[in-house]
Amino acid sequence: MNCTMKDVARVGGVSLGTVSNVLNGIPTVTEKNRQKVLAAIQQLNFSPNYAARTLKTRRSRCIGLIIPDINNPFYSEFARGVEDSVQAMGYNLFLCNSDRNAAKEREYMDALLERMVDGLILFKTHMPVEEVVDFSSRFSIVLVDTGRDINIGCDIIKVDDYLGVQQALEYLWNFNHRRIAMIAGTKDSLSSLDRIRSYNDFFISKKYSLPAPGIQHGHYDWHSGYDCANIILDRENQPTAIIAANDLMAIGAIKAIQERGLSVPDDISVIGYDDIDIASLCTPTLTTIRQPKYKMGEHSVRCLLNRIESRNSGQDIAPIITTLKTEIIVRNSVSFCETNTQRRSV
Amino acid sequence: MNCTMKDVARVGGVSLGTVSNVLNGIPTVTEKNRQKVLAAIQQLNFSPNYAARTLKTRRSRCIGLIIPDINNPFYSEFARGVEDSVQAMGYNLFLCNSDRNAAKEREYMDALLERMVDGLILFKTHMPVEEVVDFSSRFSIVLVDTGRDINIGCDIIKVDDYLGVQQALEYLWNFNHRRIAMIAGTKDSLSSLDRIRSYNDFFISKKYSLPAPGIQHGHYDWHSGYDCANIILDRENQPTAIIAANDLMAIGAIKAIQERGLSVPDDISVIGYDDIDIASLCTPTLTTIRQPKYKMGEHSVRCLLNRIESRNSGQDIAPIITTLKTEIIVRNSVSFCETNTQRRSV
DNA sequence: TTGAAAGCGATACCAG
DNA sequence: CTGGTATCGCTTTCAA
Repeated sequence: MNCTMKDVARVGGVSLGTVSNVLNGIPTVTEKNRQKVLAAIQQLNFSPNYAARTLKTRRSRCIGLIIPDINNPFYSEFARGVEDSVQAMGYNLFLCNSDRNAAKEREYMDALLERMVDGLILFKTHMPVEEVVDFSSRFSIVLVDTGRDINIGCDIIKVDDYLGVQQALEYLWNFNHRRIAMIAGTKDSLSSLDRIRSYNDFFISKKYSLPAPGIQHGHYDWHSGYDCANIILDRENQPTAIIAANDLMAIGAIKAIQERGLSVPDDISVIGYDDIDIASLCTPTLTTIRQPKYKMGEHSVRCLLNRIESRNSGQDIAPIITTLKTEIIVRNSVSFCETNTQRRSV
Repeated sequence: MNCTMKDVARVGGVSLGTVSNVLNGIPTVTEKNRQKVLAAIQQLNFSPNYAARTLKTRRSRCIGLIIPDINNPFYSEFARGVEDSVQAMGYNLFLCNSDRNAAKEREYMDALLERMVDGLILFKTHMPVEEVVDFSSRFSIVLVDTGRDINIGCDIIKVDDYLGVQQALEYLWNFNHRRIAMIAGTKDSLSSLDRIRSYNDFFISKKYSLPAPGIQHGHYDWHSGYDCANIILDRENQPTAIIAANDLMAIGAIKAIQERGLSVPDDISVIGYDDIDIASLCTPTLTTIRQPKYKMGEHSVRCLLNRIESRNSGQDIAPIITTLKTEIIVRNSVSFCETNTQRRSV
C-alpha cells in the first residue's frame, strides 16, 4: 500500500539502487534480481511517488493546457485530442480556462511553473509578446492560433484560414452566388484578418467588384451572429449568401433569416466555419468549413513532446510552424442561386 | 529565477525556517524579518517548488476529475464548474476522460494516486463497487451520478431524476397530452431507472392506463434518439408527445418526426433533458428539463474540499448525499394537444 | 553488476 | 521568535 522503494528493497533483499534500476528499465540488472524486485513490488502493491521523482529529476511528466473555455465545443474537441495523446504518452494534463483574460493566463502560467510541468499548450494567448517570450525561456511552450503574428522561438500551430474562406467562397460561387456577405470575427485576431483578406482577394481574383453587403464583425457567440445578420438584412442590397466566421454565428444568422419569414437555403444560403457537432443537428444542417480540431490537439502534443525531448537532450531544434488545412463539409444550408442568372443544372 | 528557499534565506540574511514561516503565513515572524524575506523573494523572483512541498507534506493541492467525455456538452459544462471552483480555492485540476470504460478509469485512478492528488471527483464510475471502496480508502472521492445505488462512505451527488420526469410529464399533461412516449437511457444506469419509475408512477397517479407507445432505450447520442423515434412512430398508436432522456436524443427524435413530414410541435410535441446549449439553437428551440450542471460541478468541489479538510484534521465526518433539483425550461417544442379533447384556452 | 551515500527543495521539530 | 537539522521518496554517482 503506502510503501516506498526502500521497503521493496528490503523485502526483495536487494539495494535501493537496484530497485530504481528495475523501475527505470535499466538493463544492467540480473534477471534473478529483476524477478526478486518485481515479486516484492507485487507483494507490497508498491507504486512510486511522483513528487519525489519530480523533485529529483526536475521532470514531472505533466503538461498544462490553457484554452479560453472548455465549455465551447470548438475547444472541448481540441482538448479531447490533447488529452488522448497526452494520456497515450504516459503524461497527465492540467486543464486551465483563461476566459480570454491575460491576468488569468498569467496566474495559470505561474502555477504550472511551480508545478514543474514539462511543457504547455497555449491556445490564443492574450498576453503581450514579451511576456510569452519570458515564459518560454522557462519551459517549452506550443502556441496554437496565436491571434497575432508573433515569431518567438516557440512552435506555432495554426489553421489555414485563408484557404478555408477560399473554399467557402468558391463553393458559393459555383452555386451562382455573387452577393455574399461575411460575418467576421473580432478585429484583433490574426485568423480573423486572414479571413477578411481572403474574402477581399477572392472577389478581386474573380474580377468582380466587392459585394455590397460587405463585412460585419461579431464576437463568436450566436447572439452576435443573429445581430450581424439583422444588420446585413436591413441593407437595401440583400445578399444571396452569408458566410460566418464560426458555426455558432452561422446558426444565429439562420435564426435571423428565418424570423423574417425567409428560408435557408431557398432564399438565402448560409455557410459556417469550424464544423462543431451542432452543425449536423440544426435545421437546416449546416454546410461548413471544418477545422481539424481533434487533430490539431494531437499535433500540438506531438510538437510539444518533441520539443521537451530535444530540450532535455541539449540540442535545440528550430521552432516549427505548422499550418493545417481546412475542408468543406457539404450539408443543407446552401443551394443554387436562381436570382442572378438562369437556372443551371448542378 | 531558478532559486530555492535557501537562496532566499541567504539573501535575506535569515534562516531557512523563517523563510518557510513567512511563506506559510505563520504569524510568529517579526515584521522586520518578514520584510527582509519578502524583499529577497522579490529580488530573486523566487517561486516555491511544489514537488518538494508535496513530498514533505503529502498534500499536492491538486485534484483529479474523471468524466466520460469532455467533448460532450453536458460534461464540459460540469467540468467548467469544477475547474472554476478548484481554481478559486488555489488548487489545480487533472482532467481525465474515461470513455465509460472501467479499465481506463482504473489506469487514471492509479496515475492520480501516484501523483498524490488530494482528492478525486468521479462522474459515472464503471468499476465494481468493491474497487471503488478500495480506492476510497486511499484518497477522498466524491461520486457524481453513480449509475448504481451504492453507499460506500463516499460523498455522493446526484440529480433528482424522479422529479425531473414528473415536471416534464405534468407540463405535457396540462397541455392535454395523454399518449406520451419515452426515449429512455441505457438500462444499466440508476438515473435511467429512476426516470422510468417516475414515468410509470405518473400515469398511475393520474389513474390513467399506461400510454401505448411506451418506452424505448437509447444510448444518449442523437442517432439513437432518431432510431428510437422511428420505432415509436411506426407503431399503430402514435404518441402526441415524446419525452427523451437527454437533449441530443430529443433532437434526433425531432429530426425523425420532421422527416415524416410532421411538425414539431404542431403534430407531435417533444421535450428534452439536460438543457445543453444546443437546446436554444435548434429548430424548434427545445423545451427541456434543466440539470444544474455547472452548479453540480461547484458543489462537487465544495464537498470534496470539505472532506479533504476533515480527513486532514483527523475527524471523519459522515458521508453526505446531495440531491439537486431540476427545473423545466419552456421553449417552443411543446404545444397544446388538440387531438384528444376539445381545444382549451391555455 | 550492485550497494552505499549524497542530494533534490521544501517542512517541522526542538533547542536556544 | 529564530536557526539548525532530520526527513519526505526517489535518482544518480562512485567504489567495491
